[in-house]
Amino acid sequence: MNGSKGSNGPGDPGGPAPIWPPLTPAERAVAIEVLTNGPTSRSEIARRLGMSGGSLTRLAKPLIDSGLLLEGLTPVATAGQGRPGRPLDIVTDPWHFVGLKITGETVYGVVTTLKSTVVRREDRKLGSAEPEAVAEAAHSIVRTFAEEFPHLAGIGVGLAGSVRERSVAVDSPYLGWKGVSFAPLLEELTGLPVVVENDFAALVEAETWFGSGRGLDRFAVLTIGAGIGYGLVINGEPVRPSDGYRGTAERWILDPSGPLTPHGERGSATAMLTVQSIEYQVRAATGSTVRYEEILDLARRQDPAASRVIGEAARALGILIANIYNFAMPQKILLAGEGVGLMDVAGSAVLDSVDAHRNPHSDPVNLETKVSDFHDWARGAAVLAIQVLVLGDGAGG
Amino acid sequence: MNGSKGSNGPGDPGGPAPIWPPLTPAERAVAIEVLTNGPTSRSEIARRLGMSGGSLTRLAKPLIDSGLLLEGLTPVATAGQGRPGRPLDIVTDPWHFVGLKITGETVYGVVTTLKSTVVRREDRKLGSAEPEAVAEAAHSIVRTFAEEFPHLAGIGVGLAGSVRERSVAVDSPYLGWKGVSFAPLLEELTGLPVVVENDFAALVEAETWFGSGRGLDRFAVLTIGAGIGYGLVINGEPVRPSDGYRGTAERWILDPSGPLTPHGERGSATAMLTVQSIEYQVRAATGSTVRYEEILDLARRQDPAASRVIGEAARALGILIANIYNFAMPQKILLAGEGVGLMDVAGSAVLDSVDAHRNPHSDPVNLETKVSDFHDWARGAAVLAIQVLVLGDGAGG
DNA sequence: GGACTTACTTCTATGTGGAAGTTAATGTGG
DNA sequence: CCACATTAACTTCCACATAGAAGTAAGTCC
Repeated sequence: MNGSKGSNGPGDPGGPAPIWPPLTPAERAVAIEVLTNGPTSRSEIARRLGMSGGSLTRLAKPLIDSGLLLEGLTPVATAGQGRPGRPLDIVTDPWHFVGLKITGETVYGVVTTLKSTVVRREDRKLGSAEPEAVAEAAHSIVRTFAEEFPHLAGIGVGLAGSVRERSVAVDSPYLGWKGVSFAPLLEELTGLPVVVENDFAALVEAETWFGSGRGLDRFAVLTIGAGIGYGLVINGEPVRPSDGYRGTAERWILDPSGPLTPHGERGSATAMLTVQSIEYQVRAATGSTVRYEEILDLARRQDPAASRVIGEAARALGILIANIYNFAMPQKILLAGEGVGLMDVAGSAVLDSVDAHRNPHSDPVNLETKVSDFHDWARGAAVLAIQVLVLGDGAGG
Repeated sequence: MNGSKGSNGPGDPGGPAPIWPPLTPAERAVAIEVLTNGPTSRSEIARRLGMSGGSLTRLAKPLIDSGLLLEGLTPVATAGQGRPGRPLDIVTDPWHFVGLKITGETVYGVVTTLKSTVVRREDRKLGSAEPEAVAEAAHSIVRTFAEEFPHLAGIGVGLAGSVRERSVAVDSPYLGWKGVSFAPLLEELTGLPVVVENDFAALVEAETWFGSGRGLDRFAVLTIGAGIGYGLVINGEPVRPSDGYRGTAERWILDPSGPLTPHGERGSATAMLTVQSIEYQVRAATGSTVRYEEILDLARRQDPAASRVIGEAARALGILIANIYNFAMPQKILLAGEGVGLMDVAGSAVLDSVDAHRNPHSDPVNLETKVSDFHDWARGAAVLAIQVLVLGDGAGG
């Protein structure tokens, strides 16, 4: 309920009120630069934003005066000679943000600072996936958070499936939702602004602002879990696929003679790489049900069936990564999700496969792996709330 | 020798002199907009460039005064009501540009206007691929052109292989060149500024400025000929692969059980799609040597061997196009080169294959096919000369 | 201590967006 | 047929943000 700050009821015109005072685009760019990159000197900010030093003096002044930025006392440690710069840092107090990841069984929640650092976690098992039941579980989490963090600025909600206007879950297969206006529902209960988004889109935004994609021109994200997610970020802007991140990978055939599983077409990324598909393949081969983590363990210990399945998956993943490099030409690929444990066991096989399908003359592969659990997805949703509340209304799509 | 305009000898500091008077970036943007899009009203230009109408009044004035732009006499035909716009057009006189495409056997040449319209063609067979012999053949073509077009502004040269600083052919396998400084050589002979570039890169630039890629955010080019070329253009800027367009496709495995040919790995794009590979496959199957165009004819008439080879190629091409769509997400793919006759014969098979490997939910395929001969490659090189001379020195690269 | 380097500030010329006004067409009602 | 509203292109003018130059500050290097 957190009534103290419940100023943004549902249906407010112009979207959630920003937590920052009204800023010009240039001022906002400076603030976001500091927010996403940590304490930075004026000259460094000017360089990154492609502005003149003079402009930064002017832009920083009102931001410091209004209490949004803070000028560091100790000069920043400089590499060489010259006058050291004075770092500017952003004031994160008093705000905190809530991120929620909704699966069919559980609502995962986190509290983060403005800089997206997770400071608290909390889950609720779901008895039912009905929107009202989910909203009540979410509300319960938020109530618990609000006791400890009275200044909650907003809530980000991530879920699988397509979402419209950061508000309506148009089609969420795992939850069985179709056209559920979840944001108003939760705003009504909590009195806080709520942003709903596809969970993968939220993770991509989080990595673009605060993670591996910071400052890159071209950046790709590939997640492996219950499904495969692929996203491309160009100049800080995610390229939104027209279908809103719906099961694209089911037709990415990586090996025409690959395994046939209940998920996706024969030899597709979905059929070869998702957690379920790998578990299915081992079950089909051995007759016994083994969980994903155990399969990785078995493969590590050279178990024949597990090794074969994991080896094929590694080769397929290499092809997939090589395709991304060949055609999207990103400067970096981030590999995330629950299913990237594969890289620990068969990382070198994956890299060999990448190299076998890439041009030998081009730059080395820049691949980053980040194992992520459901709380990381929740953090992604929190970042979306941060973006919307920091930018004001019109934060993209 | 066309000595009348031979003011830019080799080694001039600051690169070739622009043919336009010194312009501010905004003025240049306006001029280029008119150059690449044809006669356009001020308000339309403002909309496209994201500027205010007021700015366009200011920017257009000096451009018209200096004689670079011309205000149309007849108002542009407007759709609805309101005051009709006055079209601005660019003055192309008196300049012409030369584009040369160099293969191992022949130098292909074209003359174009500033708007890249081809107005003249001319070839020279090569006795030898030695740089001096090639330069002499090129010089001979330019001399012929100069008789008819006295105001040649510059020469663009396109060749396969990697090129440095738009001047030095670092490595050109078909010509057997390594580290040949061809631009100075030809500048010395002709007295004209010379821009050397990888032929594919030049074609991509041409399509970005004057062709299918105009005004698109994300645009991909795929060429099929003696080799496979792939390029991605983002916001009008080609993404330059770190290897400078060297045989990337030899490891793009489209069908692991595909044919093995002398070119590229088994089932690779090179092995399945290039003109040579298709000719090789038919030769291997039938024992007789048949040329590419005849193979297409045979396939059209249901000849078994030709149909099989072309059918497999069509399926492979569909996979390749689907990959590009899936991972680079361009708004349009342009298919060009000598080997796109495949689309005439097996276009529907290609499209079926594309659809089979793409997400059924996403936007329909936006594919454009443009059969191109060597003169089209020469035109691409001419566009590069236009770009460099229009932008002045620092035109990328 | 002086040369040097880099960060930051101050000042000014300039390019830009936006508001308000003008012009040239179409559409509408008497 | 003519007055008047409407629409959209274009012009004029002003407030203002920006780049760039010049100056000052705060360190390192020799």
